[in-house]
Amino acid sequence: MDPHLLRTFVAVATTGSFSAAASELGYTQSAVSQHIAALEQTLGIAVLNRRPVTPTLAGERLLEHAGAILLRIEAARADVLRVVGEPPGAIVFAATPLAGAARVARALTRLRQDRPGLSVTFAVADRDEVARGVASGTYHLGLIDGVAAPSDPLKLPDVGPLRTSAVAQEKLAVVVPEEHPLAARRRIGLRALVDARWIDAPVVSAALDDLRAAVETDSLRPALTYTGADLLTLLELVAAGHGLAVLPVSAPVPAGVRRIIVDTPRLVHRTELLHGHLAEPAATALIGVLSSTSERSGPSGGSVVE
Amino acid sequence: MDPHLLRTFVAVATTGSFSAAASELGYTQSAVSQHIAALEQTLGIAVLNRRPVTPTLAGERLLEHAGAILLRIEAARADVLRVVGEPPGAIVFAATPLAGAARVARALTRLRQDRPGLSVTFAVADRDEVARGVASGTYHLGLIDGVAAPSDPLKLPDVGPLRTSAVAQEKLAVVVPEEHPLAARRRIGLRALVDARWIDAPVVSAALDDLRAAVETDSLRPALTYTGADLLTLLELVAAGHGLAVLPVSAPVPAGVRRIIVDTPRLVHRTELLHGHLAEPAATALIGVLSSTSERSGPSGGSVVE
DNA sequence: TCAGCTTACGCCGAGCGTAAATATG
DNA sequence: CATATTTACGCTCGGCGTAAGCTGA
Repeated sequence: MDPHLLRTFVAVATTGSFSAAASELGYTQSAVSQHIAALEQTLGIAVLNRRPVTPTLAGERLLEHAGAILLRIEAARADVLRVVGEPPGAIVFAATPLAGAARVARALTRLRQDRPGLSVTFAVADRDEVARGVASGTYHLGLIDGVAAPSDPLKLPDVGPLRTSAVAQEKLAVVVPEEHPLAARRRIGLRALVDARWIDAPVVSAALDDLRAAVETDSLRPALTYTGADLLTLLELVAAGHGLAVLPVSAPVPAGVRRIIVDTPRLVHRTELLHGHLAEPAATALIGVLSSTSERSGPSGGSVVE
Repeated sequence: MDPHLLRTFVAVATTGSFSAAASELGYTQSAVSQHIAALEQTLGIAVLNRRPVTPTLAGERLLEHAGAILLRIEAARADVLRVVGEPPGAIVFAATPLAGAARVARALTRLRQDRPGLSVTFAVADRDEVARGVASGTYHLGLIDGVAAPSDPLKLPDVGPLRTSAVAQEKLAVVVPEEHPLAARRRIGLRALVDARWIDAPVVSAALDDLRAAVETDSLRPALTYTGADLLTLLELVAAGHGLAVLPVSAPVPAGVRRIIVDTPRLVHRTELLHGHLAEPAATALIGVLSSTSERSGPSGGSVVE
């Protein structure tokens, strides 16, 4: 279970070819073959079928672990190296689409005033990607969003210990096309909508899975799934009547769709800041700026915006 | 970041000595020294202070990761080997003290009827220990308990993917000495007790941390902490007036203490069964027996006992 | 037949132990 | 000065590449 062997195994399993994995990793085909042979020998069980190259049952189980293990090792290295704390001239930043580009923009403005020379890179990615990136040191800071019970932390993928701090909590809103029969309503409970047509857009809206867990129902079946990262596209799909979606109330809503506040209790949109154990000075400053963007309320911080 | 080096590092850091770690691992002192040197060289930072041997700041960070990584690797191996599925003549079983020895006893009786030759080992451990043991294959099955919101899964240590299934949910009770002013009450809210004297016994009662999270208060300060695994000792401490504790209502209560049902909503005692991805036939049978011990109710299974 | 994985074999370096050197309290 | 870690050094074995062998579509 040498990490090198695991890395090779992952490469072979994902490419479906020993030779492709070899060139990807900078090995010869022979070395890759030996790696897999060694892995199978120590485990005492075959992990790959040959011709065509596919994972065996055992290999599928191993594949599920291997990525996590390699990531965990990367995260450990990044975490240890953070204590050296070289002050970066640049800061790399990632956020999920709904985590509030507006909030980030405001924070960066404040940060620029304090540290004029600082170069900032800003990336958008989905929640897992942000968490993985922050853990492994690719990003210095991450901003993620999701649906949870008030003051409950968001569920993160198993990526090792990360510091999180709540940045904001706000109510949820259902977005509906303006000709929708309910469009005139100001508030509604989610349970009243379990049989509506839904768009599942886990990247740019509340994932239906999260809503389902909160409503404790097995329905909320998606009529359409949108995996893209563009909020405007989702809103156009809603306007065109393809289904409803749930967003934080602060999300911008263009013409053609209406926003109905969700008054299901114990269900809020939450934004959290993710960072490593010891953040660099610039990051620390940014944490301060982001956190102070909204007033604190309650023991776990963050404000509730309606 | 070779796992061998990590293992050596953990041994040195925990024993506080190169030579002790060497004999523990079956290496020479020299090899251990070389391991640590290699680790520090690849990381580019010292992880141990010498004379006395203590982890540096970076070493403390590494230590936090190293155990988890090694455990994760063990868990992966165990998980892969489970697909071979040799039918064990013996089954090894672990449970937390409050997870219901009575329930286990009943299940084992049923199991014995089906499989007379089966040898069963039963161990008691705390929650983390059970989770770690099941993940790494030491135990085939684990039964854990804890406090959570109804139908919320228990929080597990980061130990890799484990299958869990709810076995039971029941209400909580505060146990108080019989001369306590509130002893005659049948029900009480936790908030009314935030300023009481508490005993924090995370192994054999609801951990105060869990209660605090649910009550959303920073108080509930422990007057006494009991880390032992013996429920009777805890109850004697309660009877002697050292403080209150929260238990599931089904816990046996001897003379000298009274039980007051906690009617704080959204707070239940939950018992879950833990097992690996593919359980062996015997384990599968036991899962069935344990799960059918109580009727199912609600989408996530398990019954609510008052 | 041939593309692609496996096996044979030789070389180099990693890693261990023995033993001498060194540092600390 | 005693105890404990580091360094020197030689040996063995693991792991990689080259090249030949094998096998299924």
